[in-house]
Amino acid sequence: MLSKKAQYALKAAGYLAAKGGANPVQIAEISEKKQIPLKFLENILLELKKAGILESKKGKGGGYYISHAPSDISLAKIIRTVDGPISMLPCVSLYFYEKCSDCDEEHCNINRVFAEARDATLQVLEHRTLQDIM
Amino acid sequence: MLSKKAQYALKAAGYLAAKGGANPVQIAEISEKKQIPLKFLENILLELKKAGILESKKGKGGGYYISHAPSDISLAKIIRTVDGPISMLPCVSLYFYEKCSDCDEEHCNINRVFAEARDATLQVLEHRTLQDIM
DNA sequence: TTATTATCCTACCAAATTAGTAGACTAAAA
DNA sequence: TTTTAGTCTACTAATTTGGTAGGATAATAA
Repeated sequence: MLSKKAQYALKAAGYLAAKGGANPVQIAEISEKKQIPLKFLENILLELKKAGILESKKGKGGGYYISHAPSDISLAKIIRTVDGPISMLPCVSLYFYEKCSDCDEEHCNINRVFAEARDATLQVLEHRTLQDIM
Repeated sequence: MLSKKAQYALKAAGYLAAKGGANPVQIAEISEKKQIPLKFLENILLELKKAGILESKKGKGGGYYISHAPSDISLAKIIRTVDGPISMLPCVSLYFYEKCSDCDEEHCNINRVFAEARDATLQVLEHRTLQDIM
């Protein structure tokens, strides 16, 4: 399951996408409209910014806005940024790979099946973008 | 990500499947061969039994064995038994559905995308069985 | 230049979950 | 009736999750 953090991230990013390009929206507005705890949302948006998904402007008239066209920001990227791996096993993760302790990956069938599952999931999440959830 | 518990469950069930039908295998043997902490494995196998995936025999010559043909036990069922939902959001879960607080499911696009992701994942995990990981 | 606005950043905290352990109990064989 | 092997309840330590607090910093406007 996605963490609350990831769910909030998707909602917030979707909201910003709907608001259009370089049009700064304040954290407070997103928090209120999307019912996300303000201080928690601060952390989340900052993370999304550091990942290059959002940009921000400080001071009066400032806020957050998306850095690319909505159709260029995949849901997979947002999820990875806040939750880490999408795969169900570390040893089949593309971005967060970790070797499993005692299995030979060449011959491990569990491995193989979960690589299939990963591909199936990513087929959706890499191609669905903010465009699809605005 | 799958919990350690789910990973252990898959390994143990795969081992039992490889051992064939009504052929009781002791917890200790599985624990040793698959490198799973004994007492933890006890709990896991008991859960799998209660879910109808395994059967057991007590006393000398006892142990655990799979209750159906390996090809009749899907990986999805094992995962759900020990980890709960496979979906990424409660509101698209088939077996552990929970309404989301403030989203209208008829019109929620996030919802719709994650139902797609769920279907893609399940397409693999419902059709892949112990047969595939023995 | 100084007040105001709004993001940035570090650190903390409580509750829940995860990963496992302990130990007594029960049923089946030998 | 002893041994064997699963059953069951309860506990615990470590980690993760879901937040909060409060000051620092940067941009704008009076």
